[in-house]
Amino acid sequence: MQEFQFFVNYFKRYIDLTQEEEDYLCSLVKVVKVKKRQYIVQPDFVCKYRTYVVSGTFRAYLIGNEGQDHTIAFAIDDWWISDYNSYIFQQPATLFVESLEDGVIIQLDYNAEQLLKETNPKFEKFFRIITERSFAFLQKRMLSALSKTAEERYEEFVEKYPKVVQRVPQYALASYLGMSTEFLSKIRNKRISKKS
Amino acid sequence: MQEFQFFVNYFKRYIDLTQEEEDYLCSLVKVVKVKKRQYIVQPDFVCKYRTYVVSGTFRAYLIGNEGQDHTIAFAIDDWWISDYNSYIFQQPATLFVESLEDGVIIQLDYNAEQLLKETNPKFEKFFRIITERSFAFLQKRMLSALSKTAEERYEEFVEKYPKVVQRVPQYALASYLGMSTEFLSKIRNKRISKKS
DNA sequence: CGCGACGTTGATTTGCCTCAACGATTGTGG
DNA sequence: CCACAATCGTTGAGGCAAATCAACGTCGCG
Repeated sequence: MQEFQFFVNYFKRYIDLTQEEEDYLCSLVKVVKVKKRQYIVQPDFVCKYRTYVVSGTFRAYLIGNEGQDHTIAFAIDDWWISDYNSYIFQQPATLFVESLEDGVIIQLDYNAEQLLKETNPKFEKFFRIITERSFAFLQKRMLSALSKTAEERYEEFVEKYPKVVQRVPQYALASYLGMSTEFLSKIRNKRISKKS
Repeated sequence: MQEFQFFVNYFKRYIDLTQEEEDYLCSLVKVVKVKKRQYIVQPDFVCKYRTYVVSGTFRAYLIGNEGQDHTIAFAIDDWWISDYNSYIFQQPATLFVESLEDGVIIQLDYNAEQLLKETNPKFEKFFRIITERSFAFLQKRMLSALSKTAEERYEEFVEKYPKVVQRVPQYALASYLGMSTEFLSKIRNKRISKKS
């Protein structure tokens, strides 16, 4: 059960937990193995879990009217991922969340999360903090989308998340950055030849 | 002090408050009058307040490298606004938050907010909920930016926020929607002639 | 009244997309 | 273990949505 170590440590970055609290938390979640190309969230079904990635690579995306997909989030080891619009409001999902390689996740049930928050303010605090941080992150991304060119957005992403770049397919990254796969390919080539 | 009524009612949408808690909350905030073109947040200064808009119109924006401004948020009556990246982490701001007309706001000091959350889990819950909702909102906006054309984004905004459209200048709306003022002007004209 | 801020309109340009064809790599069944 | 298909990435030609540039109308305000 060493998967729980990573999971619990994530909580401990923002709140203190007693041994009992740790145990209680772990008793409420479940460890799940997922294979490549498996979906952990699908449109029209309510997203029941907030999921923590122990190992693996995931991608949340939407399929647009013309059939193109738009990636809203990635997650690798030690990140969280879900369709939050579906999870928070317990409404049918609009996103797919897909596994891009074999992995292990820990899933926290919606009702269990409510229970945690109601019975112990520490958890209320924890979720407040991680939501704040997600919000701040997304706001920065929104500003990038508004103010930068495709090439600048790519450079920024490579700088910030080199590990993610290596682990996700090119088309997924392109759709995250808001450009076509062809254009991303051209940007990468230009960069390679630029590098002395 | 009827400004406090709106303010307190906002909290009561998500949490219950006793009379004492209401009074305590109100004792920690201050009511401020602002004039048109006044800045309540400026780059390089740490954003000390989370601000609730009693009445007025506000806009949070960034100035890009080439001098164009990019609007990240609007706020009118009964909304909140701040540079959250600055407020949450208590780091120097990167945004301007500007008043677009005379108005009245209620400001909650960062330290007061921490105090509220530490002493009463209800407030922890309140800020968790409003942050979740902001996050969900921003995620939808991000998906719009990724998947829709300029015209579709405008249509969507008019539908969702007709009041905001009437109260903010055109250039601000254009920069919020990620297009030039000239292009927004052309879209509007097309719409007017389309309407039977 | 006159100036500056805001919005409009048309001409031109461009960043990025679409389409199409072609390598490279991976995975799968015989 | 190989053959073949499917998936993924590359490259070039052409096109379009939206930006930029420039000039002008209009309104509110000092």
